[in-house]
Amino acid sequence: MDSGQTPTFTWKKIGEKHYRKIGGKQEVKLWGGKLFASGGFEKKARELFRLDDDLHKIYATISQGDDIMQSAVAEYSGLRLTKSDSWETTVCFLISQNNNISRIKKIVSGLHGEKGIFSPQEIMEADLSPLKIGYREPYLRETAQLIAENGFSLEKISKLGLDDGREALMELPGVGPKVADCIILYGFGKTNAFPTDVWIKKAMRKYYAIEGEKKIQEFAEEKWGENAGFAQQLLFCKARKEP
DNA sequence: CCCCAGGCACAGC
DNA sequence: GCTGTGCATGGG
Repeated sequence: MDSGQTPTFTWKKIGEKHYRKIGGKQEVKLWGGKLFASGGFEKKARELFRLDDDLHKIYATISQGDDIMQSAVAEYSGLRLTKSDSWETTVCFLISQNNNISRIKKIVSGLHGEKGIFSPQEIMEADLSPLKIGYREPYLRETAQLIAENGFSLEKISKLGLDDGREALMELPGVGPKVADCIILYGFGKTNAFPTDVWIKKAMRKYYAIEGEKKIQEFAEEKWGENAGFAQQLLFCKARKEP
């Protein structure tokens, strides 16, 4: 829940318990490593936390002959990918650029109403100035408008492959390669995406002696393929914890 | 005062 | 195509 994926920004944490609403009043809770979904939301919860992933198999595959990945798997056992709503994820990672996680949390929290995160229509109409979103505010507003007025369809992205989906998402203002990859991975569940941010760049340089966004992408695709997103999440946590 | 944070748009080669 | 720069805001 604190791994920097969408739920880090869209779930409330009180003490050791994590909460969120799904479909208005209903709540899903998570604590002590257990997930409780109220009636009718079990399926949604399974989807959110990707409970059908065979983590042992995936981790065994990506850590084969790789000491770095082996240590990361051992250190972060239980770390899994999540699959959140694509609009929610788009908002989170539009805000995330050139920003730090605690401030992203504050801003995204302010973008929530009674029913959850503001819809594109609500973003268009809201006074966002108190949230101090900075230069990203016009990105968010223009993206919301494109989607609300049907100039852009997030649904269509789910039918595209990684490269086409990436290219399509980058038509949105404020969405570049990194943000697009986060949306594709955490919002559409395409696990071959490998979002490359400052932490991943550090990790790739330190552990694999690879530099440059293009080379990093090629390396990840070749080495981890469909499981690149899992490897990315492990490396992100590792790099952020021990810089 | 400085640098940095889950980068991007834009200009200038 | 690649490289440099400005950008709102807050924290260290």
